[in-house]
Amino acid sequence: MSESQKYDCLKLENQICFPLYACAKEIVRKYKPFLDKLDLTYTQYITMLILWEKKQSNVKELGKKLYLDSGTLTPLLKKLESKGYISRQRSERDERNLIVTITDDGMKLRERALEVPSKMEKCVCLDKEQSVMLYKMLYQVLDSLDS
Amino acid sequence: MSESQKYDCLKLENQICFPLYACAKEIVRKYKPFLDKLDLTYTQYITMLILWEKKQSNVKELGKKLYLDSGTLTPLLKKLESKGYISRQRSERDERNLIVTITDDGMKLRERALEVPSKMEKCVCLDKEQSVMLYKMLYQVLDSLDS
DNA sequence: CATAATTTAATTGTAAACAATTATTAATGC
DNA sequence: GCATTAATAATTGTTTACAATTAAATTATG
Repeated sequence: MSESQKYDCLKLENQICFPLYACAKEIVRKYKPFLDKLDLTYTQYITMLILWEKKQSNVKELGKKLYLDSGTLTPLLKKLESKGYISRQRSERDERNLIVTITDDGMKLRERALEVPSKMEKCVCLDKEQSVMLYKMLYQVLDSLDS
Repeated sequence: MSESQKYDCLKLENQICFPLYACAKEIVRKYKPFLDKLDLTYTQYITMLILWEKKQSNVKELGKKLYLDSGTLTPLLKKLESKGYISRQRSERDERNLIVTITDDGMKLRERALEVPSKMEKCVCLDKEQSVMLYKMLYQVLDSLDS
């Protein structure tokens, strides 16, 4: 085998992970101007997505849904609390649990966030069929990584 | 329109970006045990991928290929230099340019890195056809984001 | 019941990531 | 030739991310 062939697997262009990594990063960057208007970062935004639906959660549940650990979530939630979008209090039933509850101000933000997904869709040029396929494959990979 | 429908676009499960973001993060995490053996982080690894092929580059070129800016690369390259895998020196022809050159120790690492891609393939359960499709779609998105 | 094991968040330390700014060098226009 | 503009890295400040550890509360076990 020639030298070039031997090392082909180490070429950046032959990596499936790299475009995934770069794509994720670039999309998060695209979000920035839209999220700046809401005074949210991307990670804060996806945390709010859950809370807009559920109103209440805790660190463990948020971590499971968002694939984040307490080292990331603890400071992030303190930040959201300081912005007045959520409140943090210990569960009375089990003091280990930190209950995260969305505030009225947090709920108000939802209305303004409505435009974000459509604005972002315009940046990501994929037709409906492709989106569905990409979505399925990504969750398939995510599931296979879990096990 | 019912309240639930109005806000459907803000559900985490309806976001295409989220699985992308989570997937990228989890894959990078999967790399860790393999890259630990090489004393590399993921970002350092993809930088080395380029240098194993090209032997020499500069901050601007690396940044373009890796979608990273000097704020990320400068400390990263200093780190790689301190590990002895690369050398950093200014171009004589144009003092603004920082020339990054792989060292002998850096090249030696390539041999040990050969096993990484195959090890990773086993973690990411996608057949050949799916990989190709995913690859194409990701680069399509990446291209559409550039413009 | 008392101790051990488990669960849950928080903390600590390191690296990544980027926006905005700064410093230096090179190229361009007049 | 000199001033202006552009290009290139580096720096600064904030947030993200995670591994490893710690602290506290709860549950399980002998």
